[in-house]
Amino acid sequence: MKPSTVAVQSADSRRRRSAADAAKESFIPLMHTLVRAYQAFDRYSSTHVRELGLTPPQFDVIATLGNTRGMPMYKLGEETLTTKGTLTGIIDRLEKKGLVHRQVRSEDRRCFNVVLTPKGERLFETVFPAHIAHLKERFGRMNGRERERLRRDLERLEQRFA
Amino acid sequence: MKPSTVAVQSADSRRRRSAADAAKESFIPLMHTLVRAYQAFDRYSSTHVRELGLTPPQFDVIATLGNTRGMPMYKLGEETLTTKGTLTGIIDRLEKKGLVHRQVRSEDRRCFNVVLTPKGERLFETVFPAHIAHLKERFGRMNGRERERLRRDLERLEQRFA
DNA sequence: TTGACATTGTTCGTGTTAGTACTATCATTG
DNA sequence: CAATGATAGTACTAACACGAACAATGTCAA
Repeated sequence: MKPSTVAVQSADSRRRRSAADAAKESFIPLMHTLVRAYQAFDRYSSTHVRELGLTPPQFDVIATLGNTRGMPMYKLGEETLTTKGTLTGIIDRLEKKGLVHRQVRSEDRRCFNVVLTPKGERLFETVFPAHIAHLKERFGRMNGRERERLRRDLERLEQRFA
Repeated sequence: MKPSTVAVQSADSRRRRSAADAAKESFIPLMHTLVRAYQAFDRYSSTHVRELGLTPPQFDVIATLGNTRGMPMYKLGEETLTTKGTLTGIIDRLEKKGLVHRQVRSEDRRCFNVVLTPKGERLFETVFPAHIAHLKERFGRMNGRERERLRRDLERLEQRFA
């Protein structure tokens, strides 16, 4: 589940080699740090999820379906940012584990609702709070002002690429 | 190359539903924004890389090898943050495309240097600057102070998870 | 009503990922 | 020198990612 660095590291090292560039004036160190911060977070999070017996995409689906009456594939894909082709396989595997169920609806025979089975519900109720608590361990008592400033800055950064 | 959201979105929406929580006091909006910002950047970057005819990990390797005399697999793995098992396949495909070459060394017969072929060099020289320019389009004229502040904040965030 | 068009989900091909087990080689130490 | 352990790379598996092609179904206009 490693996210691609897309040569951020490499770009950075090339940059360092080029005496013509003042690194601080470049956007590359920022890119580099963004990637690193995300990777560190992602690794911390997904390691824990796997210890709970789910892959990260599977956890995403379980967490998204928790406390809902289910939803069709296309909506699940939007929520978890997963393409439909990929989602088919994820749901297949979750269904094989007995955690979700494809519930046919007669209104629109093109689609169906994906819902948690009772077993899936029980898993959600243990695994979801556990994971939030695990994340809170590291985020806990982060300075509120810094947190909000970082959030705003990241939001602006996102908008540059949206 | 989609990074996992690890239920950040879902966690956020659950949070919104819970009237007991003041969202601003939670770390979840920050997580959410970190993931979104990274994803937006990643999507922007990797779409362009694919248009250039390479997958993101392949671009990483080409960019890392550019302007070097080559390096062994283990070092290439460190630079691109790719595990060795994964790297074997990436190098296999790049070798099949005639872009890199496994250069045997006699000093240590356990390893060899991965080097760019002339064709790989030529590709590097067109593709790398093009990609940097593409990224610069969005990062360009970002306020220097904001950029450095964001970088520092992200660096601290990374250290929480390292 | 019917024909053009859009939507939903699956299938398929290629590529990436982590993890584990395995081989070959080097390095160290008794 | 030989046993032991470390290191470099490959082989294999299961899961995921994306895009394109596809079938089934729904929608809407002529």
